[in-house]
Formats: sequence, C-alpha cells, structure tokens
Amino acid sequence: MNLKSGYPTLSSPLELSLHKKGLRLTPQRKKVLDLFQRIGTGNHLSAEEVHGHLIQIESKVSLATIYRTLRLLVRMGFLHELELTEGGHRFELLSKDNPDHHHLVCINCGRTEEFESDQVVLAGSKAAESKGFKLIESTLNVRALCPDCI
Amino acid sequence: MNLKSGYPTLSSPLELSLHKKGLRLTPQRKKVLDLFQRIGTGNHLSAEEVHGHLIQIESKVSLATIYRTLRLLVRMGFLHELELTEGGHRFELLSKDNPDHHHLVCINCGRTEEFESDQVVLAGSKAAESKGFKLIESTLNVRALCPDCI
DNA sequence: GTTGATGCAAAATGTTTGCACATCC
DNA sequence: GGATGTGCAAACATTTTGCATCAAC
Repeated sequence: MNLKSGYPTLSSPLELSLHKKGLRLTPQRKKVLDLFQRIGTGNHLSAEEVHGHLIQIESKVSLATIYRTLRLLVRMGFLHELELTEGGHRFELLSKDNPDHHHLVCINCGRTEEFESDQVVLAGSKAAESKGFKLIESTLNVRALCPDCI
Repeated sequence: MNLKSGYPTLSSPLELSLHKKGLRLTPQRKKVLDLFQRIGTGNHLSAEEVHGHLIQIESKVSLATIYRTLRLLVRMGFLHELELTEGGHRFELLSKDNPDHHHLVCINCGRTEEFESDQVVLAGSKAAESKGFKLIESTLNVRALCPDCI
C-alpha cells in the first residue's frame, strides 16, 4: 500500500507502539503479528508453531527471535498468553472484537472453545477489590471432555 | 495389617486408595502427602519445593520420585494441580474443607489469595453444557497487583 | 553512525524415562 | 517371590542468554 509517490506511508499500530518506546519495526516482528492477524482471533499458537508457519511460508526466522518477539507483543498488548495445555504456552491475537474471554478445553484431545461471561469478569474484579489488589486480567479455564471424547 | 492382638491398624485414606488399585504405600508417598497435610490448605508447592522440604526435614527422596508421586496423588484426588505462575506447576492439598476455589495472584511478587465464587462455578458449567462438554473442573485465575506492588 | 535486533549455539529450566536395585505385600 | 517403587543419570522439551554480526533509524 502507498507504494508510489504522493501517499504518506501509514504507520501501523505496531510501528507506532514500537517507536513510542524507541524500539524498531523489523520484518520479523511484522511477520509474527501478521501471522496472528491472518489466522484471526480464536487461534492459539505455540512458539514452535509460529516458527513453523513463518519458516514454511517464507523467510528464515530463528526460534529465539520468535520467543523474544512473542514476549514483546504480549508486553505491548497485541497478543495474549494462554496456559491451557501442558507443554508450552500458547498465544492468541488480542483485539477490540476479541474482549476478555474464557476457554473450555478438552483434556483428552485438546479441542478448545471460547466463551464470554460477564459474571466471571465481575467475580474476578470483586475478588481483587476485596483484597486490595489491582486487577489486570482474569481468565476462567474450564477443563472438560468434548462430545467426541466422552 | 492387624499385626497385634486387639487394636486393628487404621488404614489411611491414602493406603486404602492405593491398595484398591494394587499400588503400594511407600514411605515416600506417605511423606509427600504428610507434608501437604502439615502445611495445610492454601499452600502451593512446586515439585522442587516439596523435594527441598523433605530433604531438609529428613530423608533422601529423589526428585524423580517427587514428580511421580505428585502426579499419582493428583490422579488419586489427594492433590490439585495449579498453573498459576510461570516456571513450573504447583500443587495444593484437596479436601472437603477446601472446595472449588480460585486464585488471585500478584504478578509482581507472586503473593496468592484464594476466594470462592458460585457464579464462576456456574458460568463454567453452563459453558460446558452449552457446547456439549462434560465438565471436569473450572478455575478462575485472576492476575493482579497486590497492595504492596501497586 | 549508533543503538537496538537477529541468529546461532550453548546453557538453563522443568520434567520424564530406562534400568538396575530395593522394597512392599 | 514377584510385582511395584525408587534412585540415579541421562534424555527431553521448552525457553533463555551471550556474543558477534546485521540492520533500522
């Protein structure tokens, strides 16, 4: 976009956030966030999977950079880190269309469904308030068996 | 058992559960569960910490056995496994006085408070039901900053 | 040109496993 | 006595780090 003369280069939210902190927009960082935006909300990828996708589709990115980038994107609020499964954390895109939501995970096959619940959010904030804590986020993980695994 | 005349040896719940499955009551298993019962409900220990406690207090137990025992005790319903922190899971005693409860964790210092909420339990079971899943357990993790870390 | 970022390989964690020996029943 | 459990050390999986080189600004 805006490749030719005349049009100013639009700064992406990522670029803006990075520059605000004196950090740089690198192809690797852009590609990782792009990947999450391409696969959309509700997909949970591990670091290894992100690496695999990027390698396959094109460029060589090192796994170390993936880890560094994922942590960065979480810190900057672009991604959300999940701890649903054993063996490695997973990440998902965070956006306005994708507010606080919770996960229903099949402990047998790993199938994951998402759902929202105002009561849960409310219960979390009341708990935090009553103990004098400042709420950051609350997530409900429901471990269950999916229809196929019952 | 019932070695001497008169008084029958009381079998512990642990021993009963083990024998029911053809498994054995070993000093290591007893000591791990004893430790959790001694420190009581609401304390969350990592495998490494359990190992440390047992080494200190007395006997040599190997870390491998701790891992095996913790998994066993979870499978048998004596302990509950938590995934509150980065870097290793933690375990806590499970008992009647200690029903489904949730955790409020300070992401800075790790301080943990517990709380209960019927609404949360309800929201989890409704979510499972609506997708045709069979509920196993639901846990709300609230990430926050404690008063000292704000 | 400067500072921050990447890639590589090595190290650090946390956890599991194979196998010989010990021990519970 | 025979199956089960333990300890040890080695294997594994995931994540982090030191350092030389590279690239964004």
